[in-house]
Formats: sequence, structure tokens, C-alpha cells
Amino acid sequence: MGSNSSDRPSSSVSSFASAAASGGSLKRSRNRTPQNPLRSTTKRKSPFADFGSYMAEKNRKLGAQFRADAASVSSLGSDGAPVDSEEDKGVFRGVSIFVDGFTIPSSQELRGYMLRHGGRFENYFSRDTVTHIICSNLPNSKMRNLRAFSHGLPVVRPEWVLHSLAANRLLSCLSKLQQDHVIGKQAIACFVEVPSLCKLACSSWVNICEWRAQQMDTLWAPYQLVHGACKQQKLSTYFRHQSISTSSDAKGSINHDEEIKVGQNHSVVPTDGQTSECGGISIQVGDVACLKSEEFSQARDANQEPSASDMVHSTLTDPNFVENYFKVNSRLHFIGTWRNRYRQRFSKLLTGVKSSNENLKCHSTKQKTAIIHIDMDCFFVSVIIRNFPDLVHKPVAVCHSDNPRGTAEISSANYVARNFGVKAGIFVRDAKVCCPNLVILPYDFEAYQEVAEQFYNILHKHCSKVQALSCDEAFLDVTECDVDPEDIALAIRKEIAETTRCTASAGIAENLLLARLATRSAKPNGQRFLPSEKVELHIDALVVEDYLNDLPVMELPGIGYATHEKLKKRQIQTCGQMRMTQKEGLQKDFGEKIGDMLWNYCRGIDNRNVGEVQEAKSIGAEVNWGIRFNDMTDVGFELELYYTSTGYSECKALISVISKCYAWMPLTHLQVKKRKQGAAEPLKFMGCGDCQNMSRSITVPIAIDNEAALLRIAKKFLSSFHIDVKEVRGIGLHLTKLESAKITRKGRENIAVWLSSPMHATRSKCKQISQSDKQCDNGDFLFSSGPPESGDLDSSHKLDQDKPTLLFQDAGSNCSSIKGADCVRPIRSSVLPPLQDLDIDVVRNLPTEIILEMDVLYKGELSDLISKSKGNNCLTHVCSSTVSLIDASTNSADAGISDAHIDSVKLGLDSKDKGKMPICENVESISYVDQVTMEPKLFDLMPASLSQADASVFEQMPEDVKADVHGLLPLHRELKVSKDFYTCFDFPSCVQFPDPHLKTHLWSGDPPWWVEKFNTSKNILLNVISRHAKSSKDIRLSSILQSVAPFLLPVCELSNEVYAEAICWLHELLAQYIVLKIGSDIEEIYNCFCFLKRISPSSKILLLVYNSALPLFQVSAWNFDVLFILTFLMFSCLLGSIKVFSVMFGLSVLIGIWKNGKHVFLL
DNA sequence: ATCCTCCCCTAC
DNA sequence: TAAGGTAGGGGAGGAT
Ligand SMILES: Nc1ccn([C@H]2C[C@H](O)[C@@H](COP(=O)(O)OP(=O)(O)OP(=O)(O)O)O2)c(=O)n1
Ligand SMILES: [Mg+2]
Ligand SMILES: [Mg+2]
Repeated sequence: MGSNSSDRPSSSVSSFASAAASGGSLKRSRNRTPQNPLRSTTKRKSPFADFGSYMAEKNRKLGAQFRADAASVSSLGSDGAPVDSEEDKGVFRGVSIFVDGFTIPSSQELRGYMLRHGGRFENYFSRDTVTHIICSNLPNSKMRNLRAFSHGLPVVRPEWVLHSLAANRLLSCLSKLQQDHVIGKQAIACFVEVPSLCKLACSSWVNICEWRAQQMDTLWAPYQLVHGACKQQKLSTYFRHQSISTSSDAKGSINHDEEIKVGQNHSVVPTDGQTSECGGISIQVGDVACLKSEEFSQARDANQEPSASDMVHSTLTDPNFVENYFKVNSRLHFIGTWRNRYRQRFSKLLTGVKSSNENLKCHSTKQKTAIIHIDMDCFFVSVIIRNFPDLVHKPVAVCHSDNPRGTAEISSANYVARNFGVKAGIFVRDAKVCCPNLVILPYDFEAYQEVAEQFYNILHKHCSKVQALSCDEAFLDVTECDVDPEDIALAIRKEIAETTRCTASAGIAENLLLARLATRSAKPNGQRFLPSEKVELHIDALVVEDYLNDLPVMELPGIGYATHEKLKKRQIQTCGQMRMTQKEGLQKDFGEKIGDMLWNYCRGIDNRNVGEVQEAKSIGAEVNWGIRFNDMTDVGFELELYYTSTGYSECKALISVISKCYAWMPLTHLQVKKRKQGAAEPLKFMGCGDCQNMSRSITVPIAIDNEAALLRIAKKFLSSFHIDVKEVRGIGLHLTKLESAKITRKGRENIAVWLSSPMHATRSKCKQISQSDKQCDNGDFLFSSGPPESGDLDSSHKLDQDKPTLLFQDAGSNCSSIKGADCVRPIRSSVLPPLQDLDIDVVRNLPTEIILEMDVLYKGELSDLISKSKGNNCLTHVCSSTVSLIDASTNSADAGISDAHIDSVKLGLDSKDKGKMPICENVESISYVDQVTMEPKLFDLMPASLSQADASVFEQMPEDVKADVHGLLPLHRELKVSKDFYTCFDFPSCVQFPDPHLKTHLWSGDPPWWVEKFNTSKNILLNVISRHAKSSKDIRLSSILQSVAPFLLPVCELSNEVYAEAICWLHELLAQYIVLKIGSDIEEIYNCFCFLKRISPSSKILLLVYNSALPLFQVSAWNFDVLFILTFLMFSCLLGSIKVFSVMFGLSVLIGIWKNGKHVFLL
């Protein structure tokens, strides 16, 4: 009967238990294996988001400069000087692109592609020169601006460039791969279906690409972004209107759906066979007339319902889905978030009654405790039914749908209905089977909220010790009241009934457990006193005894489906049976605490006290219904919504908590539900079905107090899953460990070291550091705050004022700094204009984080320049408000950011002197901008074991510091990666591995020997690489990799041998390249790895190469001690006399610690 | 022992 | 059609 669906294990249990059980099974497997490689198109804010003085200034003053720059750059391409002049390479002849915002590939790479293949690249937009605008994604609001700028030019996604390149011809803007992985899958499917064709096409990789391009043209969805911006705008605003004023016009909203779908997704893709859609290409939005009439009537019908939002039911069709879902639709969200609203509403009362916890052992008081448990009867129904007096004696339930065949869940059923077997949590269709006359009423969350407030007002009026359990349920400790508890209960119930016109039931007993059990047996609209057996020697005592004896264990609070099943296996069904079991046995089977609880509960023993609501220890939000995505940008978009709608308020709450107690909430946890392999569409409409959970968490060393930083972490996690977004069924993000604000100090309390690591950040000896600011990076945000208050350890007021903030680096900036998990730092290259060419006035108007980032690129010279140009501390202001790293304890406390940069650089150069880690005095501050890799399949660039650290330096360290370091790193990580690499794969024996004797030979000669070697190989991947190397003037590996990468994207399945051989050779090539270049051009190596890293989500081959060769780079870099500092991290702590900071080298983190002025490098 | 992390379980 | 959220307790197992 209560069977919810086959994908939710078990049934027959009370609704919620089954929901929980399903959650349990769904959450069970934690899978970190990568899914289909998928290019993550992390969305970035458009530059147009930043309209303001900055843009105006920039346009005004830099226009001419950029124009000149663009012209010269472009001419470079069209002149063809550095470009191959071959005819077939001029794929982009006549094309001139302007890249808007963040893209993958980056604008610089796109530029490279254009220049190498006859196209032009414009650094700024001009209607006269630009032929195509490239952008990955634009939120709705930006489309308008884009429209204004585009002047009707095609706005296309960057894949167009790649795929045109792959096809070796200019693809139509109107045809586009729906999704990278989709095309890959389709292509593979085609090949599988037609093996002979596959063989044929496999004669050369390039042929495959061409073939694919031709074959796929018909399958491709439009590439071009939809323009109809005006209409879109109109419709959007209309919709917004509609949702605010309970609309009356169905046409608009349904149309809006179509519109948004196009606007957001850029293409409408049918989800695997479920919803057939309406050829995403040609929905010319705004054309109301073209809508299906049945949809009209549906929508119209829906609109007659009280709920304003209608017919939007998934993330596919409704851009405001999550917001609406939480705001007006989800009952579970309502009851789940109720506690927070209660906290807010009654916080004064709560702080006033702080007594209960300190008297935890109050059994010293002889007085027997008296507990009242009170709970509204069928709460949701009672509230609604007030408006339908006729229905009181009819079976009634609250549910979203009255469809007798539907999978909507019953939220609550009145007692008439319960007699038929209708209960919360079952599907409405099952309820209708039990009770065909069941009347379904809709939700009214506002009414629930209002009644709940009345309810608690009354409770607080009668009793000072109130423990809220839920919106309709509370414990009262009336021990200290003189009045008979039963009379109190009566009075309260009476008042509740009069005030709310809803009934409540109460249980009175000596402890929480019995009171709650008493309530249950008193329902509905009754109350019951359940005396403890010891005191009452009478018939009542017998009642308790009997009551418990025959009580099914399932009735005990804390025993749900899983525990019940376990007990059933042990032949324990009732409390009486459980009493027969030894406590030790229970503890063995269920764990210490649970066993104890079981043993106590079946005897009616409960030692808990009534306590007020504690501070929240965690917050989170998730959606697991209606989640259907078409592509990654949707997911990002959804997350954004997520945090601007619901999560936003959560974050606000969090912020207030943080500012109040300076708390840490260092663990963030993203969870994604993915359809389980082979799982059918869920029985429950739009449900998540049988899912596999993927989750990732990170411990950040500082409180996250801004939702943008959260969002960025979340997006990074998200992209690291490499999940086929069509399989995504749910998303959740949680922040926990709020309580670490109260971490007690002990041990080496004045040392704090945080390291980033690939999977998560490790926090070691995490202490709250008062008195000093903490500046560290553990994600990719900057932690900043005002100057530390010295001396006043617990000056929370001061800390409030100087509350640190996280800078969300890509907030509203077009200066690409953070691009999600797969991105790399912008690499310093010839593209960087000379410092003196910058207009300082313009620069100064840039967003601060951009200045900082640029400053990094200019190695601090920019900030020098700015401060000089201003002649005062303008920059100081900027910097101290963002990266203030002031060490009050040293005499150079006034060191500015530029000093820091210089010192940092010096630090890098120093290292050349000796074969030791650099030693740096006087480093007060180093600015840092970078990110942490959370990509699980990518090894972080951080040295991964002590074996990579300089042992002599390590020896110098204080003992306690050493201990910390040991805690952070494995003592030794096997670094013979190349060996491991060959053996850890299941390589076919026939693969011809590079001969060890070839070492150092691959790169000798001109062209390098490998080019010919690869060319003559039978391996078509190597052939392709060789071809590109030959045709390229530039024999730098980074450049070759860039040009060849599009051809290594997954297109069709080659044999393992081919892959393995290619990987081995590429590994060897890279290894020898490192040896070759490490002393002369480490930046080139870095460029190679950056590129590999970013492309790796798309190319399994390159991912493997990256992973295998990276450690070689790490080791080499350390051994050579020529550390080219591309980016820095400033992470400065003043901890007593120990200062901790970390510096980013490339992507690896160095931790420096110095004590008493003596400065030691660890890693 | 005690902590930590990654889950599961439970309640409404 | 339908709105399967939220937060705390705690167990298993590894690290310290
Ligand atoms: N599976 C569930 C359980 C509960 N609720 C909501 C509706 C309930 O009205 C409210 C309170 O839950 P109770 O357990 O107190 O159930 P009722 O108040 O409905 O009935 P009872 O009279 O048993 O308390 O929470 C829900 O939406 N879904
Ligand atoms: Mg109730
Ligand atoms: Mg209740």
C-alpha cells in the first residue's frame, strides 16, 4: 500500500521512514570515478555586467589603445607571417571574432586558433571589424546588452571554433554540437553501429573528424545564441510581473517558458527520450500564437488554482524553478526551514531562558520532572480545513495533486482518512485506492506559518522552558510550575483551539520519551498522563508496563525503517522483546549510543532534558526533484539561482551568525545525485529515482561569509564531477562545522598551517586565531580583513568591525582570473602589454580584484606604479582593504602590497643561488591569487610528500612544526611515476613502449627526432601529432599541444593499444621536454601543464598524460630550484611569534614558517 | 582514547 | 503529472 515507488526501497513503513530509507540507499555509494569527459563550460559574468564607471572609463580611455593592439594582432594573423600559409589551414579566413567574457577555451587560445588559421581576433568589439561574437554563456540579463552590442552579428559559442577546426572547415553558425559529450556519444554510437564505416573512417584521425563533422551536421542544434533579446526582455519582465501579482494570463507564462528555455540554454535539447521537445532551433520566441492550445488550457486551468506558479515543473523549463520550488511548493522545505524561522522569531525568548543546559544534572532536585509534549493534530489538514467546515467528518488529505493515478505525496491526512489507511508520505494514487472518497486540499504554507507562531506564542506564555521540535510540536518542562501539568496541558490546548481553530493533543509524563508516546496515544484532540511505574504503584503503572510491553519498537522515536529491519532480523518487534536483549548485545549490533538508547527506551527511560533550541551547527540546501539539465551551464545557472533564491537567505543567516560569533564554517560539501546506471525513469514524476550520489567536500580554513564564494566553490566541485548533466537528478550544498568557532585551544595552539590538497584541503591544528588576521587560501578566494587588533584576544566587537570578507574574484569581472576547476591562471606571455602602456587612471578604476590580479602578472610593478602615480596611498587603500596583511608585531608593519610582491619575486630568485629552498627575510606580505585544484583526477601541483621537500630545511624546523608537516603530508609518496604509470594501466602487452635508451633523444635534432618517429608510427594519434608539429613553425610543445588538442578530443573509440601507446609516448615526450627546458624555459613547461590541465576534462588521453607527467615536473622544478613564480598566495598569520604563509608557485603551494625572525621554508 | 571524515539514519 | 528538505545524532574506520 504505502509503496511509494520501486526506486525507493521499502515501503510499508511510515511515509517518512521510507523517504529516509530511500535517501539512505541513494546516498550510499559515493562514487568518485569520472564520468564521460565533459567540457565544463563554467559560466562567467559578462564584462557587460560591470557597467559603471569602470566600463565607461575603460571605453573612453583605452579604446584607441586596444584598437591599435587589435589591429596589430590581427594583421599578424592575416599577413600570415607566423601562420601556415597552407590553403587548408585558413579555416577562419574572413572571420574576425570578439570574445565576450570567460570562455573555454580561453580567449587567448581562441585568439591563437584564429591567428593560426587565417582568422582575426579583436580585442575589443567593433561593429566594423568583428564578424562573430564568441561567448560561452550569458545570463538573461546580459543578453540585452549583448544584443545592443552585437548589432545583429552572430553570437556563437566557442566550440564553434574548435569544431570548425576539427572539421577543417568553417561550420555554419547555425549548426552546433548540442553538447560535447553528446556528440561524442553519438559519434561513438554511430561507429558502433557501423563498424565497417568506422574502420573506413579510421584511416586517419583527421578523416574521422571530417567524417564526423559531415555526419553530425544534421544532428547538430543551432550553434548561435538566440537573439530575440527584446522579446526576451519583455517576456522576462512579464513573468516577473506574473509571479508577483497572482497572474491571470496563462499565455504569457507558458510562452515565457519557451522563451526562457531558449534564452538560457541556447538550445533546446530533448532529454533522453523523456520529454520530446519542440526543435530548439526555431522557437521564435514571443510568438504566442504558435503555442499548443492544449498547453494553454492546462495552464489556464492551473492558473485557477490558488498557487500563482504553475506548469513549471523542472529545471528544464523554468529558470526560476528552484526559487519557486522552495518558495511556494516544497512542503519539506517548509518544515525543514521552519526551525530557522522560529529561531529568528523567538530568539529573544531563547536567549532569556538560558538556564536549562547548565542544569543538565539536575536530578539533585528531588522534584520529579514533569514534561508535556504537545502536537497539533494532523496539522496541515487542520489548518486548511478551517475553511471547509463541511469536510470535517470526511476523509481529507493535503496534497499537491488530486490525480487518482498520480505520484504526488500526501502530506497529512485527517483522522477520518487515517482510518482508511491514508497517511503522510504515500502517493495520492495509493491513498485513493485506500479511500476513494478522499478529499484533497492544497497547501497553504503561510497559514501554517501563522498558526505555528500562534501555537508557540501560547506555549511560551504558559511555560518558560519550551523546546521546539517542529512547526507543530514541542516539549515543555513544567517541573517548576505549581499547577498540575495536566491542567496546564488542558489550558494550553484550549487556548490553542480557540486561537487557531485547530486542535492539539498532549502527553504528560516524567520524561521526554514517555510524554511523546503519551501524546501519540492521546490523539486526536486529547491528552494523556503517563505516570512512571516507580511512582505509581497502581493500575496506571500497569498501563505503562503494558503499554511499553506491546508497543512495536517502530513506535519508539529514533527507530526508523533501517533499525526496525535490523531488529526484525533479531526477532525483536516489540519493546517487550527488546527488553529481553542484553544491553551489550544491542550495543554490539547498533553501536554504543544507539544500543544504549534502545535499551533505555524500551524501558521507558529517557535521560534527556528539555533544552532550548541550540545554535545551528550547519546549514544546507538541496533539491532533488524536477532536476533535469541539458548542459553544464544549466547546472551552474541553477546553482546560482539556488544561492540567490533560497540559499541566499541561508547565507544571510550564516553571515549574521558569523559576524556575531566570528564562527568558522569550514566544511562545504556539494552533493550531486546522478541517475544510477541502468536506472529507469523514476516512478515518481520528476523525482530523482534511483540515484548514485557524488559528493565532494572541502575544509576551508576560514568562515565563508559570502554566497559568491560559496557559489564558486560549488561550481568548481560541480565541474570536477565530469558528470553527464543529463543524469543529474539533484544538487545539494551544505556547510558544516559551524561549531569549530568554539574549538578549544590546546597543544600547539599558536601554530596554524593549512595546505591545499587535490581532494580537499587539510586543516591541521585548526584553531581560532584571535588577535591576528588570517590570510590564507584554500580555495580560490582571498581572505581579507582590516588590520588585526593586537592584544585583545576576545574582542569580538572588533572582529565584527573588521570582519573578514571573501573576495569573489570573478564577481562581475571580465578579467579572467578564476575559471572554475579546469582553468589555469592566465599565463604571463607576450600578450601582456608593457606596463608603461597601461593607463593608470583606467587601471585604478578597475575592480580591485582585477587590479590585484594584474599586479600579480606584473609582479607587483603595477601597484608600484599606481601608488607612484597617485603620489599617495590610493593603492594602499585598495590593497589593505582586500589583501591587507599587516603584521602588527614587526617593525615593518607598514609594508605595502608592492613590497610583498617584490619580496616574493626575490624569494623566487634567491632560490637560484643555492640548491636549497629559498630563504626570505622581511617578507611581510605577498599577494596571492589563485585557486585550488579540486579535480580529483588531477594531481595537484603541490608537492605531495616530504620526499619532495628539502630535507635539510625540514631539519631546521622546530619539532612541533615538523610534527605538523608530517601530519599534512605522507612521508613519502612513490615518485617513480613513470614506472607506476606503465604498470598501473592495463596496457596490452603488444604496446610498444618507448625504449629507455631513447631517453634524451626525442628532442634532439631539428625538427626534433620524435616528429619523424611519431610520423612513421603506426599509431594514428601519434601521426596526427606529428603532422601538427611539422606544419607548425613553432616547435614549442605547448603550442603543438594546443593545435593538436582539438583532434584528441573524444570522437570515437580507438583500441586500447592505440591509446596506451600514444599516452606512453606523450608522457615520454613531456618527460624529456621537462629535462630539456627546466633550466632555460620553465614557463614553457608550465604552459604545457596548464594547457593539459585545462583540456584534460575533454581529453582522456591528455588527462592521463597530465597526471603521469606532472610529478616529474614537480620534482624537476624543486631539484632545479628555479622557481618561476607565476602566481602568489599571501597567507599570513600572526600567531604568537610564529608566522605562517604560503606562496603559490605555479599551482603548488609553499608553506613558509618563520619563527623569531628566523625564516624557514618547508616545502 | 580521541579526533576526523564520510557517510547513514531519523524526525517532522 | 508535481514540487523526494533540513539538520542533528551517531557509527565505521582510519589517523594521531
Ligand atoms: N511525511 C510527512 C510528515 C509530516 N509532514 C508535515 C505535515 C504534517 O501535518 C506536519 C506535522 O507532522 P506530524 O507528524 O505532527 O503529523 P500531523 O500533525 O499531520 O498528524 P498528527 O496528528 O499525527 O500529529 O508535517 C509532511 O509534510 N510529510
Ligand atoms: Mg502533528
Ligand atoms: Mg508533529
